[in-house]
This record gives sequence, C-alpha cells and structure tokens, in this order.
Amino acid sequence: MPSVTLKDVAKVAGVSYATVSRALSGSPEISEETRRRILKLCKEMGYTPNSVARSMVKRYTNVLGLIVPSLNNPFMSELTGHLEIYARNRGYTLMVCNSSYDYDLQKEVFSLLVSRQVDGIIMIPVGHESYEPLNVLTSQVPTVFISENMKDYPENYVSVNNHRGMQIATEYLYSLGHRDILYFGARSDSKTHQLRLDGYLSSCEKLSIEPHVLRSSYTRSSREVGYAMGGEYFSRPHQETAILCAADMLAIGVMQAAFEAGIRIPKDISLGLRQHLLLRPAPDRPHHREPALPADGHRRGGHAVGADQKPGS
Amino acid sequence: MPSVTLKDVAKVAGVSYATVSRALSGSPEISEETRRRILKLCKEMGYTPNSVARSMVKRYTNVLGLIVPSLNNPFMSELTGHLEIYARNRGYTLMVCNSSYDYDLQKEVFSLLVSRQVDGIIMIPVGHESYEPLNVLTSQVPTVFISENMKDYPENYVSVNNHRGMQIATEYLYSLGHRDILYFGARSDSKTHQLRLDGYLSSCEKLSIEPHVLRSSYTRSSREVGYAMGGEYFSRPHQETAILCAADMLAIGVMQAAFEAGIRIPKDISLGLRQHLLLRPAPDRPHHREPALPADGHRRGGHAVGADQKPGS
DNA sequence: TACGGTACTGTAAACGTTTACACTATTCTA
DNA sequence: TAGAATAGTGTAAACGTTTACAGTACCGTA
Repeated sequence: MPSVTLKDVAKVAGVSYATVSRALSGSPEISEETRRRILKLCKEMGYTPNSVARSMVKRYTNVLGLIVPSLNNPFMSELTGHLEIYARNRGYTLMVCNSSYDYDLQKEVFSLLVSRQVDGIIMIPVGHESYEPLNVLTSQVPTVFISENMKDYPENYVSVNNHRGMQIATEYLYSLGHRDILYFGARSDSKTHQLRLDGYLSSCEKLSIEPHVLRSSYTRSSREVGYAMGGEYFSRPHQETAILCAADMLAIGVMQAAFEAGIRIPKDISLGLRQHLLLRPAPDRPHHREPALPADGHRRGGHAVGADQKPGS
Repeated sequence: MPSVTLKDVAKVAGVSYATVSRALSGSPEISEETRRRILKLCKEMGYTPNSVARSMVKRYTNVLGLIVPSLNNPFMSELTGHLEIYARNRGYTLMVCNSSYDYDLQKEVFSLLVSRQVDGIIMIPVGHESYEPLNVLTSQVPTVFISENMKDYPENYVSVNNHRGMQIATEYLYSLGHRDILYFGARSDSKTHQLRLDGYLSSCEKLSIEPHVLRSSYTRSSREVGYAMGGEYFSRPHQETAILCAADMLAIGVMQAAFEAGIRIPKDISLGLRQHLLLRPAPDRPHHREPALPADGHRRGGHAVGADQKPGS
C-alpha cells in the first residue's frame, strides 16, 4: 500500500529524483552507469511509476474511452475486445462504458469520460437524433463514431457500407435463383437501416424482382423482436424462398422462431445475416449448403455476405 | 482544449479556488448563496472537474481494472457489461484488459493496471498454475478472482459451484430417463474442470450408471475443439442418449458438428450446456422439448441447469 | 592560466486539485 | 462591552511526476 515513489528511490540511490525520472524515461543526458544502477534499484525496491502523476504534468493520459450500447451483442463485444488489444499495443488503456441504448445515459457517460481526461473517445452512438446535439460534448475531446446510426453525418466516423452490403446480399441470393426475397427489418428511422433497406430496394429494382418488406413496429433490432416477427410470419402462409435480415440479432430471433415452427434453415428457407448466409438450395439449382458455424474460427473468411459486410471483403 | 480549471472559475467569481472546490464538493462550510453563484458560474463556463488532479491528492482513482481472457466469449462479455454498469452506478469506472489466455500477458496487464493506480482489480485468471506466483502482483492492489481456475485457492474469489452444478445437470438428465450420458470435456487440469468432472462422476456413482468420459487432447474449451471432438464422435457408432458439455463454447462446437453430421438436437440426442439443456425425449418417457433460445430474454430463468449454474438458482 | 565546451546532475516550478490551518467578520454570551 | 464562539473565506502545502534552467566538474584548447 505505501507505494514506493521516485523520491524514495532517489533517496536510496543518493541522487535527486529528477535523475531517477530521467533514468526511467530513457533520457540521453544521463550516464549509462547511473542509469543501470538506478534501474536495478527501482526493480529491487519494487517501484511502479504512478501514471496519474505523470498524466498530471504531461497533459494527456494515454487512456481512451469507448462507449457501446451493450456488450451482450457479439458485434460490440468482439469489437471491444479487438479495440482494447489494438489500443494497448499502442500504449493506450481502454475505459469502457455502456450507454444501455439510452440517449441521455450516453451523454452522461461521455461527460464522465471527459472528466476522466481520456485522450479520445470511440463510440457506437444510440438514438436516432441528429449528431448535432452531441457537438457540445464531442468538441471537448477527439471523438470518432462507429456506424452511421443517425440522420446526419458527424465529422469523424467509420462504418461499413450498409447500402452496398445489402445490395451484394440481395444480388447473391438472386444469383442462387431466389426470386422471392423477404426483407426483415425493425421499424427504425436510423440512417443505418434506411441505407440497408435502400440497398435492398435498389437491387430489387435493378434485378426486376418484387420487393417484399416486413418491418416490425418495434424500433430495436433485438432477438426478441426477430423472434416475434418470425413467429408471426411463419404462422401464416408465405411464398418467399429467402429472408434477408437487417440485423444480426433480428436474424437470431428469426432462427429461433423458425426452429420452433419446425422450419429448417437452410433446408426450407434461406436466411441472410451479417456474418453468414444460411442458404436454402435454390429452386432450380443443385443443392448448396453452408455450415451454420465455420470450423476454423475465421468468421470473416469465406464468401459470406450480408448487411454489415464491408464491400470487397 | 484549453480546459477551464478551478482557478479560472475562481478568478471570475472573485473568490479563492479553495472556495470553488468547496462549493463543488458540497462542503458544509460555505454559504448557500456563494455555492449557488459558483455552481451557476461553473455551468456557464463549462467547467469540468479534472479527476486526474483529484486522484493525485486523494489517494484513490475510483477506477477498477478488469482482466478477462477474451471478450469473444458471451459469458465474459456479458459479465463485463454488467460489471461496468454495477461499478459505474457506484462511482467507479472500468478499465478493461484482455489477457488473451496468455499467462504472461495477464501479468503484464496486471502491472499496467497497477501503474494506472486502479483501486482494485477483478480478474478471470488464465493458466493452470498456482495462484501463488500471482501473489507478488496481487499484494499491490485489492484483487478478486472470478472462477476457481487454478490448482489452489486465492484469498478472494467468487465462483459458481462447479461440482454441484454438474451434479444437478447429471441428475436432471437421469430423471428424464437418460442412462447413457456422455461427458465431453477439454483436457484441462484446471480446478474448474476437475470439479465439473468430479461432479459428473459422483452423480454417476450415486445413480449407479456407468460414466462415459471423452476428453480432448487440447486444453482450451473452445468452439473449435468442441467441433473437432463432436465430428470425431458423431462419425463413429455411439450409444449415448445425452451429452453433457463441460463448457459452453465446447457445446456450441458440438452443436455445429451435430448439425453437419445431420444429427438433430434435441431430437436425436440431448445436449447439456451452461444456460440451457437441449433435450432429447427420454427413451421411455413422453416427449419433452426445450426451445433452443428462450423468447423472453430471461436466460437465467426457467429450469435450465448445467455446469456453470449456481446452486439453487 | 583562462576560457569554452561537454557531460552530467540538481533545483524548482508546474500540472489541477483537496484540505489543514489561519484569518476575518459577525453573532452570541456573560 | 469584552470575550468567545461561529460562519465563512483565504493561504499554502501536498499528491508524484516532468522538464526548463542552473549549476558543477572535468577536459581540451589557446
């Protein structure tokens, strides 16, 4: 508990604490001999640099903030994991906050991270408001958004190409012989979902097939919503040979509904989602089958296409 | 960027910065009038308290460190999410680090968090070594372990009752009529897996059924390992009516293998895993079926049992 | 010998807070 | 009315670093 500081080491070494600091920071203006002696002493005494004090004088913390709506969603949790490793390898530590899909909470944790003096914030925004009201916050610290989940565009964001991704998925199903493709989406006015739907619609037009769109009355693309929509859909007569889901969690819910309705994927119907297509043999083509999960763990490999897929990958 | 400090506010307010600090910290030794005036001014000037400076003088940071092997595992990512919310509601911010199942990296990030001056560390330990070599680290900051993944016991840990959990699972399958229950586990000498296996074995003995244990030659309980084991198993003649998996990820891999082998769960075979049992109708009992995913999102509800289940929940 | 340069080390201020202590003004008590 | 108690505010030190600047000692050169 009574942690050893620079001063302690300096006292034992019989030098000033500036010298110790220099030895540790690899400053060139110090003799090799003193450096070795001091480093050895630091190790012996179990000295741990206090990065809070360090941040105080240098004006940065080497800490990054990450705001995600939830960690229950595999997309977000895996993203978080990879981000942490990437950041740490570059000297940054990650502070993670849930916004719990709550617009106000999102602002709250943003301010929290700002007061924590993070050097930057990465966030998957929630709410379908404009980015504009967030400007007063994001002006305080460099911020980059993930996804285009709002009506307008922020200055800095990175996103997959939702529009093109959905086009690719639609065209792929078409190339397999599907002509009746159902689009399954949550009722969301977010940019993301607008782009996905537009991608589907534009492909339908281009391919001269009739679009079939089913949008739930809920705004969240959750598993529960997909389950409810799927249950409803499968309980009635339907003609589509493939379903294209606007979001992964939706697709998972639909899969469950299909399972319970005794409908087999991909035998009875094909299902398109982000990381994989579960494909039904096309009406007039040889049998085609895709494993539910790949064995090699390289989920981004193969030729899977879907709504969230980056173009060209 | 040139953030406004206590000093700035004090200058404008015409008081000392100690007064401003007191106004903000809710100190009683200040007049209500000054407090209101200063708080208003703080808001106007966009003052954000610098918690780095604050941590400098108070000797704690209100930051907690969390070390997990991976965030790709739903158990760990969901745990992380809930921990973050719980911590934040109590004034703590979470720093998350991956150990990537690497014992040395685990030690490295531990030191990193210590130098970050976190007030405490929660970790899911990796490696099957003793806790003992970690003592030099954990003596530096209050630490609690999750799971009993090592040979001996640390001072502070929280874990599910692995032994009893597996007993419950075994007995449940038995009560449904299963007499040939296969135990599927990775070849791990960790305490956790030892306890789970023991739980299974003790139940078998108590129920007078013969234990069937299949352990992979890999030590990781990954999806890939489960897939490989399942593929191997399903390709040969087998008599078991139920499979009990020692870990979730293992079970997921087995499910995939079953899918590819054309074996239906729970129609052809039952599968036991942490959060759910996928049950095959018992040989001499009425049909019993469990959905693959519950519709209500309350995954801890119901009567699911399995290796990781807390006793009594 | 004196001077300048080099190589190293020490001194002290700064980062933005909190808080013990000192101080002043006001009110209460005797 | 003096003195003490009280309420409010200011002063300054401290937290553990980094770093500009000021030394000091030594060496080489003129």
